[in-house]
This record gives sequence, C-alpha cells and structure tokens, in this order.
Amino acid sequence: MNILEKITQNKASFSKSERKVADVILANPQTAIHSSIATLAKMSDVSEPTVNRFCRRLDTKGFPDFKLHLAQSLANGTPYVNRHVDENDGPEDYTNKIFESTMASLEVARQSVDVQVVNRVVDLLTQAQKISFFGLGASASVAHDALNKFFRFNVPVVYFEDILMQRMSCMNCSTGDVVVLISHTGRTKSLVEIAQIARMNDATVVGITSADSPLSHECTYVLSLEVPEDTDMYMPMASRIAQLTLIDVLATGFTLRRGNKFRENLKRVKDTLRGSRYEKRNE
Amino acid sequence: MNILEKITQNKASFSKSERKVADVILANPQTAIHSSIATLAKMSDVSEPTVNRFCRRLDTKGFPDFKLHLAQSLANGTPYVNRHVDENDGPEDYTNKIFESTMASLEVARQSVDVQVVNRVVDLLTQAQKISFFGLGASASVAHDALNKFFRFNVPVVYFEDILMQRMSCMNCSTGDVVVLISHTGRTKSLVEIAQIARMNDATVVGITSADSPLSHECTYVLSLEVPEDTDMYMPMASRIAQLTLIDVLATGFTLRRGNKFRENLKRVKDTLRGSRYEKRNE
DNA sequence: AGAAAAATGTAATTTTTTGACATTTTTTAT
DNA sequence: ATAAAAAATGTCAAAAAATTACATTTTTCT
Repeated sequence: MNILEKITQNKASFSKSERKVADVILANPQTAIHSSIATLAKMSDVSEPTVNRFCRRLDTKGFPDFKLHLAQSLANGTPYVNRHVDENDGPEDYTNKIFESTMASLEVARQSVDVQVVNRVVDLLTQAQKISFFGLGASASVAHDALNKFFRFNVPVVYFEDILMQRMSCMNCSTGDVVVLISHTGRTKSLVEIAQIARMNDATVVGITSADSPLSHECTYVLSLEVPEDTDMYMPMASRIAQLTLIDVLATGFTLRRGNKFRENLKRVKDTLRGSRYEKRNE
Repeated sequence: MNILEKITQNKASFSKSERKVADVILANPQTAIHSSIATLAKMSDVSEPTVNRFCRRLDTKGFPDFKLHLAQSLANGTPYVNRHVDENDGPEDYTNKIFESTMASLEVARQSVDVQVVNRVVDLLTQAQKISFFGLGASASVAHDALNKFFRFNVPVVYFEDILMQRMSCMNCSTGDVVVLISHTGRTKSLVEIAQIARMNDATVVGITSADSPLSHECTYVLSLEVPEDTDMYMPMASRIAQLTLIDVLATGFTLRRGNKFRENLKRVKDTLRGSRYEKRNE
C-alpha cells in the first residue's frame, strides 16, 4: 500500500512526536526523501531515533528503506493521496492538493463501483421509455450534466431542478421509465420522497448515492460510491466528480450497447454544433 | 526521465567496470534498491567508489540518491493512461477505462495549470462586486456547479443557461464585476460575444478554456487546461471534470484567502441544510 | 615503447544510521 | 491524589554506509 496513505491513516495511532514527524513528511514529501535522518529530525523538532522508530512503525526496515517507499509513493503513476488543504498553503500547494485528492478519490470510487450493477443499469437505460435525472444542491449539476449526455442519445430524457417539478414528473411515471436519483449522502428528504413516488408509479429507481442510506433503501438499484469527502471544506467536492465519472461510465455503456450505427448518430449530433462555433484553422 | 531507461541508453558510453554495475542493476533492480553500495560493488565485482562514480555519471547526487531514482522508476506500476474504450469491452473494462482515463486527464490538467494565474484569479474573485458563471452545453453544468459553490460564500453570484439572459446580464456589468466563462474548445460564438460585451462594460473576464482559442483572446485572464479528449465518444468527458476540479481549486483558494471566521460561516450554511435531511444515526 | 590520460582500486575520512541505555512523560491502579 | 508501571523520548556511542583523496593499474595515443 502507498506509504503516504498509510501515514495519513495511521496518524491517529502515532505518538505525539511521531505525529510531528508525520506532519513534516506529509507537508513536504519531496523534501523528506532528500533529507538525512538528522535533517528530518531537526525539522520535526524531534530526536533522530524517534524518526527511526517512526519508520519502523510503518513496517519499513529503517530510515533508508522508508525513504525508498516514500520515493515510490511519490513516483508518478502511483495512486494519489488525499492530502488535506492547510491554512498556510500557497496557490501551488492547494492547487496540487485538490487535483491529487480528486484523483485519489476517483481511485477509491473506482474500486467501490459494482460493475454488475453498472451492467444492469445500462441494460435498464437502453430499454427505458423515459429517463429522468434528479439531484439537489451540489448533485443538481451532476443531474444537469447527465441530461446533456443522454440528450445526445435521442432518448426522452428529463431533468428538473425544482422539487415540485421533480415530484410532478414522477407522478406521471409508468412502467419502463427509469428515474436516476443523485445524492452524495442519500439523506435528503425530498429526494427520498421522490424515490417513493416514482416507485409507486411503477418506475425503476436507480440511486447514485452512498450505500445503506435512506435513499438507497428506496431504490431498485443502487450504484454506491464510497468517496471520502474532506469535511474541513464544508463543501461537496470529490463526491460530485465521482458521480460525474459514473455518469460517463453509464453513458459509455449505453453507446456500446447500442452499437456502431448509434455512434454515427452521435457524430451527427456533434456536427450540428459546428455552425455555432468558430472553425479551427488547421484540422 | 526513467533512470532504468537512462541506464540502458547510456550503456554504450560507460566504461568496462561501470557496465558491470549496469548489468547487475538491470538484471535485478529490485535487489539493487535494497542493497548497500558495498553489496552492490561485490555483486558487480567492482570497487565501491566505482559504483559511486557510476551513480554520478547518471546525474544523481550519489548512491543514495541513485537508489531513490531507481525506486521511483520501479514504482511505475501502471501509470494511468488514456486507454480508449473498445467496442468489445465488457462493463468491467469500460468502467475501469473511464475512471483511469479521467484520472490520467486530471494529471495532465494539473500539470498544465498556471498557478500564477490561479492566484490572480482568486484575488480577483475575493474582491469582486458580483461573480457570473456562464457556460453552454456540457460546460453549462460546470457553471451550474460553480454557482452552487460560490453561492455558499455569500457573494453575489449569477448563473444563467439562457444565452439571452447571459447577454443581458453582461450588459449590466460594471467595474469590479467578474465574469467567468467556461468552454472546452473556446470556439463557441455566443460565448465569445459575451466576453466582448462583458469587457465593454468594464467587467473582468476570466476564461476557463483552451489556450490560444478565440475565447481566450477576449479574456482578461485565461485559465487554460490542456486536456486530451477522447474524440471517439463524440462527447466531452474529461474536460468537464478538469474544469470542475479547477472550480474546486478556485473555491478553495477563495476560502483560504478569506480566513478562518469565513470557514465558520461555511459551516453554518451547511448546518442550515440539516432540517432537510434525515439524521445520521451514529455521529 | 613510453608518456599521458583515463579508469579502477585501497584505505582513510566523513556522514549517516542504528542500538543501548537513561530520563522524562503518561497511564493505570489503588 | 499518588505511586508504580508502562510508554515515549532523548543522549550518546557504536556500527554501517558512503564518500574522498590518493595510489595503482590499464588504456590510449604518438
């Protein structure tokens, strides 16, 4: 496992001094791999053997071995880690941290996706009479994005931001209709109600939400994404990105299922936009 | 560059003893990174300083530094790459490919972001009288998302999907207003026009778009993202995700600039939502 | 062949890491 | 609240590792 993640995870189990070391390393891992144990000890305001003990606690043979592991974690291609933004971060720091955390979350999300369910949902979508995408707050823009994607497929697709419109739309559902509900927490009351209404009217309800949430219990199929959210920011960030990527997956599955002639159709849709754009000079 | 490749490439220019070292390392790099210079010298049947000189010839600071580079080369398990979806891909294949491509694109985007500009734009946003986010098509949902984020900051923020509303809104701009325009290609005519209108009315225009596009030339600041888009799908996918992440970066920069009391405010906004949600049992 | 240059090795030096043990801090039980 | 035990941390010395300076060997070129 990635040693940076391991440090973050085990941070709680560290002693006070070890945590000082952990903080210094996490704050600037690049510097850490190029420092000697003495330098790192001084930076952490800790004695050298403490740094050594810290390394051993992470199941490495010693400091040099630890640096090797750290270097591997930092090498590109290795999964990214959720590093939290710090008050004193400059633009470079927080930019990189946000990008890296997003990538790390996507990796976690990827591993938590149940491809069986993806497959069944794609099946469902390709056979749907009508597809609705609903979300509220931060998930509204995800639903909005799904509309944009599925609209190109020439399928009857519906999206509303307004709760009442969402409810009315679900009241008019019937067999063969698919309602996709998007919510990170799965605890938004009105969305849970909408799930109930849709099911009462024989629609199939797909939830893109967290497992074992009130919303998930009302859904026919649940596509759950276990994405760690940085709660310090009080804003949903990574969860939306994961949801969007899942929408991309569904859209891709949809086009694959429909086959080649359908791809042609997509190309035509795209070409239609040409009139609204400035031509690219050399293509 | 990958140091293993470098060894292979420069092998010709090595001396006899250095080549012995190279061979031993190439034959078993995993062993090499866990050996001391003495062990490696013995394995190569060469003296210790020779190994050291070998390391320096590869532009490393010395043996330990060389091991670090080697470790990084070896870490490259599977760098995320943009693997294109194939007609015969099953659900597991395309799910993984989409997630991986998205991560790969984010990495590319991260490297292409100009943090200087990020910093200036954050400055601008924190001082803005009014912030507008406009995008069309796939980028509309990105603007939508930006609205959701910045709305929490208690800043006057505007978002319209309708071109005419966007134009009217820009007509009413004045000094101190910031208009953020989002477009992957930067070739959408009406967005370019909106940029012109906004600037004529003394607003500062920030473009989240590709460098050197018609739109970028009309912007005061350009946050360019070089994201490779899988054109086979005829749908924007990775570009949106990169744009969203950039919005996250801006939002994060914004909150950091505003300081701690402001974070408290965000928490209050979030807490307000509580009434609309089912409580979590154990927290 | 023989001088000059390059390569390599030897041995000492320096740097770095680790281990043993003392001291301090924290926890636990009374 | 206090003493004993346990855990954590630091000091200092020993060991290991890496590097330097310099001697020796090998190669190259005239």
